[in-house]
Amino acid sequence: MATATTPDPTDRALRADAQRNRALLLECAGQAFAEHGTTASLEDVAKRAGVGIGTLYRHFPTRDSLIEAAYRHGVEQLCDGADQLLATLPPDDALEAWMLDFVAYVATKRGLAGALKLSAPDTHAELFAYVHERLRAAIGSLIDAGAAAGKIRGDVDGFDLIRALGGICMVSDQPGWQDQARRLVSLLLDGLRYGAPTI
Amino acid sequence: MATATTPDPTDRALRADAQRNRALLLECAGQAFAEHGTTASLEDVAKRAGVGIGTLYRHFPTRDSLIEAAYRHGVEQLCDGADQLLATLPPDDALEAWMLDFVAYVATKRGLAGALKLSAPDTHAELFAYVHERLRAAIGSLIDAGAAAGKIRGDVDGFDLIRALGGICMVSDQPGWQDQARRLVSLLLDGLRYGAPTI
DNA sequence: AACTATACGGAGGCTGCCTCCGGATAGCAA
DNA sequence: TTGCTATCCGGAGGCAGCCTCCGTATAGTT
Repeated sequence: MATATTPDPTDRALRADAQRNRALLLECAGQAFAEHGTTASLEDVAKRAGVGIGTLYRHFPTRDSLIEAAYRHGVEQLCDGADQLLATLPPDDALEAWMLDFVAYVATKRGLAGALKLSAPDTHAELFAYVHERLRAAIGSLIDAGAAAGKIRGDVDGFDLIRALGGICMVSDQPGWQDQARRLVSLLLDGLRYGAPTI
Repeated sequence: MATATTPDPTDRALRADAQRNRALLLECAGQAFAEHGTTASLEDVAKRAGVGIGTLYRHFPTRDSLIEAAYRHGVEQLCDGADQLLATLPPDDALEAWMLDFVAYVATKRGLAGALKLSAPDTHAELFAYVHERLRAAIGSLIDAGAAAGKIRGDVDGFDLIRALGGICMVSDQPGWQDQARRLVSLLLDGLRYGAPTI
């Protein structure tokens, strides 16, 4: 049968150069969107990545597909960072650092998710479910590590914390919000340390 | 002094043709944004209005300024409609009709406010305050009339109702949402009628 | 009827979008 | 290593939409 000799090309691994270019484009798209919003010039994104405009369109046929991929990529970087933090810091400090990373990420990427919802409200349910799950898993592992080490209490739901962080980010259009956010995060942290088993 | 002979031209009345064109542009921009979202072609808006592109740009120097004006204009139409409804219907029916109008408006203009917040989060505080106030006043007059006629209870805060309507509109991306919204509105209405003085 | 401040229209220059196809190259087989 | 080819790249080119600029038209006034 034809399907045996010509397997579905959609799930074939990309050639090495294609993978490289794809990753480069995602990185540069993230920068461009952070600087100019989601209307940033795609030709500029291609130029930053040192790649032809045709290459960009082959990987991401529409602006939305690039925005979505950049958003997903950013969330993945953020969540992958949790493991690295856990490997280099005491668990409660790792949690604090990650929460600050979260706030910083939302501040720069503010609007990516909003732009997607605007352009096609119901097409991205899978994406948002995925993001939700990744965030929950990342903060979950940080909380568990902290609880196992007796540094923070273990009776906290990860996604409640995410929501609290979201609230903290709401202030991110006022001047000096970074300091405010830092204070709020460390306040949250104190709340988590209080009531830890060692006390 | 110079200021006496050349008064600030910003608050001078527009010439009749300019007023006409401005109103036409707002109307057509509303349609275009409803059909194609806030990225609709401005040249198309001008064409619909039977006006040159230069005229559009003279009245609304940026896309944002046109979006903002169209949004404001739509809210004003909606709120002005409250008086007309009160003049032609019993007050409780007028309230119900207005609530349905509100839902319909949000459904078509969904995204106008969102687009403004995205492009410049903190530049539109005055606009949102104004809209808030207009809505509060409109629904307030409907509630008061209903209460005065003994048709509905008088102990309801208008903006609570607005918020409830906003919640009803959240479902507006599912198929068949209009019927659902209608049912929810009439449910709200029954709640308002219940406990009216005549019962 | 004449005058002028005000407003109009749309050509034109420019930027960004997206497609298309000739040329390059990664990966593989011999 | 060499050669082969499926895969991928680049960017020219056609087109749409953005925005400005200035010659022309007209509302309102005297």
